Amino acid sequence: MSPKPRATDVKARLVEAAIRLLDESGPEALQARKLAAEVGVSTMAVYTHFGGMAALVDEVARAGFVRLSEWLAQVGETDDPVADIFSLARTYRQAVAEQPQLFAVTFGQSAPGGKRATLSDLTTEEGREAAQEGLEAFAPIVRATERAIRAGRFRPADEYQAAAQLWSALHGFVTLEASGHFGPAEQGIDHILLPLGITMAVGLGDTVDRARGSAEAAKAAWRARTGNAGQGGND
Amino acid sequence: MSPKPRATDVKARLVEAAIRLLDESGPEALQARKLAAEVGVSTMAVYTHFGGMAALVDEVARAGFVRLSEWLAQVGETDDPVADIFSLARTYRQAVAEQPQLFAVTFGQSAPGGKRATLSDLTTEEGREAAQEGLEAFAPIVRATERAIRAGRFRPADEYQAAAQLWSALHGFVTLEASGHFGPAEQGIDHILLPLGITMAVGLGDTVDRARGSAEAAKAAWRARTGNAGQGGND
DNA sequence: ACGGTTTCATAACTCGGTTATGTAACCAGG
DNA sequence: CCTGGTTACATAACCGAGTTATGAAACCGT
Repeated sequence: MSPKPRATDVKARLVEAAIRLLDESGPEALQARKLAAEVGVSTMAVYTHFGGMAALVDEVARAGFVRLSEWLAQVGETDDPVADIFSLARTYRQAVAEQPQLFAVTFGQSAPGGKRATLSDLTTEEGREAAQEGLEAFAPIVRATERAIRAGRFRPADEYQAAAQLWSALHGFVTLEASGHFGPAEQGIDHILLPLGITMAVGLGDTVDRARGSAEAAKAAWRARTGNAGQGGND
Repeated sequence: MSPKPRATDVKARLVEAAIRLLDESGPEALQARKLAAEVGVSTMAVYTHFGGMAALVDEVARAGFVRLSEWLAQVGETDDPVADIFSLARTYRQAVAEQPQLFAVTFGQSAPGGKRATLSDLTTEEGREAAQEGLEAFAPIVRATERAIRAGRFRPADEYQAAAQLWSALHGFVTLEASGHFGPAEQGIDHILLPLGITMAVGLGDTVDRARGSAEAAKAAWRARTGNAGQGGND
């Protein structure tokens, strides 16, 4: 059970190969034979290390959560918590935009052959673990929300509940956008995501003007971070 | 092209069997041999009528969308458009809760590849006309939003954009709840969905008190419709 | 060094989507 | 009514992908 950090860690390399092939070639590339060939082993490695493809895909999904956590953790905290929330939203969306296949697996939308259960599969241990790591990715949103409440930008409220609302709105936008419902990237951000963020901020207690200001501040910070003007391109 | 309403309409019966088996036994029941056996034909019927399992699954996904439209269309319009939005939200959630497997397929299959018209065109003037047909499920939300704007409950705004925000928030909540992130049904509704609705309404221009009142009105109407007190049970 | 365990290769097995082929039913037109 | 073509299937085979059976080599504690 103790995963030894060997130089030739086949287990980790299988997951890495899965994520890479997933982004390169789509979900149909998530095959035991392909992954084994990629790593240079036989398909048996999949079964000694994971017990089957399902568990390997679960591991990929978990890796997606971890990666999302890392993205969000990179968003620093400024003295404007509402702007930080906008930055987290942009980052959340950007992560999904850069690795749509990975997060499709993570969010359970798509699976190779459509064979794995996605919704209402909470009775499995893997599902619960994934949910737990979802909470970890969720933490930065909770902290920013708490700071917004403390700063008087949001009305006094349970920070988890308020953050869950923000997370729902953000996740919904990202999911629908990834499904192609909101058109080109820049359009979806400007027409839906930013107004949605302002709506949420105002609804949670902020003023329209201050919310707009924070949205602008986050946009400027984003431009500075990404380095280009338009930041519309996904890659 | 003309689908004859034959007594032995194998095509329709295959889709029906797929939806039924999907809800009963999960996604793994979506197999050509199982469906054929269920209907009492050979697997060839799948290929003469659909061309393959993928197209049949597409048909199932489309059926889910239609079913969602029917659910939402059943929500009547009252003189309180914001309460109607709350009712639509409860209904949307209820539909997914009752057939999670079906909607997992529906939401997973709405691919950008399919040129089915979606929200993408709604934020541009020219695309709206053409997109109207493909958005039947979304239409009631847009109409309620428009009425809320007209009634002065929401600030003047593009009703499609505002509705897209509401849809994002709602869809995000439903998706995350179905993934098990929000605990038991009643808890998720009271702790997240209702506050989220109030947040959105207030953010779009409503007052806190009136939004709360509309939420209560929708809750009362829901109790009356479903007939039981708690309405927490999913079935 | 040695017995047990782990890791993996080879190859066979199974299941499920798909295709090849044939046939019976239906449907023109003569 | 007969006939040729098309459609809707059944039967059975094919094939790819997950899985398993088996065995060997490497690793490991004693």
